[in-house]
Amino acid sequence: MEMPVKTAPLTENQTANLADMFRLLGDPTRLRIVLATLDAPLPVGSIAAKLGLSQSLVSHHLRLLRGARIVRHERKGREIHYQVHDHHVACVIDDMIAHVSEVREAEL
Amino acid sequence: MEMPVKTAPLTENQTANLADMFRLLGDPTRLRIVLATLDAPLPVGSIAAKLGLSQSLVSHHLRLLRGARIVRHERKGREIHYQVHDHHVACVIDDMIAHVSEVREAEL
DNA sequence: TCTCCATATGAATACCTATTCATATATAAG
DNA sequence: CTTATATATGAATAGGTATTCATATGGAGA
Repeated sequence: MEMPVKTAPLTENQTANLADMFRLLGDPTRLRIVLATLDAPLPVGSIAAKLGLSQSLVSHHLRLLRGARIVRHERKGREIHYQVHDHHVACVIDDMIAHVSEVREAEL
Repeated sequence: MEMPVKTAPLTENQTANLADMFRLLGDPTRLRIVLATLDAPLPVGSIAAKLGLSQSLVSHHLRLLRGARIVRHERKGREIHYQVHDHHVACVIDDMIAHVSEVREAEL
């Protein structure tokens, strides 16, 4: 069981950036898109098809996720493949899943 | 360097709960409130004063945070002290801070 | 070049929510 | 019981944003 690190006080900008990250993961549709890119790089169209979303909507969300470096993209011929940017993002999501699970257990 | 865990597919409800958690931390004001309760339990008034927010606003946000078990409260005489609910929440925040820092470094 | 395909983008809108203001509740003290 | 203090709550509103629709961009192939 890891210990929470004593956090140094954050600047206003750092706090805003932090909130932005959480906010971007806080939309159900956007979160589903991120989760879909956890396992393997996927082209936009496949993400849309897999999740039952319009191509336009997925593209809009991917733009925001790209801007925050939550996902990154790579061209493969005509397609553009997206995947989670790095392991930090995956870790944050895993931790939150663990937290939600724990809360659920505590409710029983 | 820890490895991202292979995530089992989440149900619709689990995804929604996950998104809710992130969404709640995604508001700058609410995040500041959570950060303020990381170190020690604080009464509502002190949080408001420390952050320069109205008592009403802080109370509204604390209600949402309480409902999601992101914070918990304890009565101390007239005051009600709030603190981060558990170490999972602290860990999620720490990870996200690490991610943001890393992205920042990569931009230099 | 022209066409096809995958993705991106702009504008419009409908919904959501953060904030404020006023007021209610609850607890401690006298 | 009355007053004072700390917190909670309800209603109203202004600002933000997720989604859709239509269209643009840009690379690949003939």
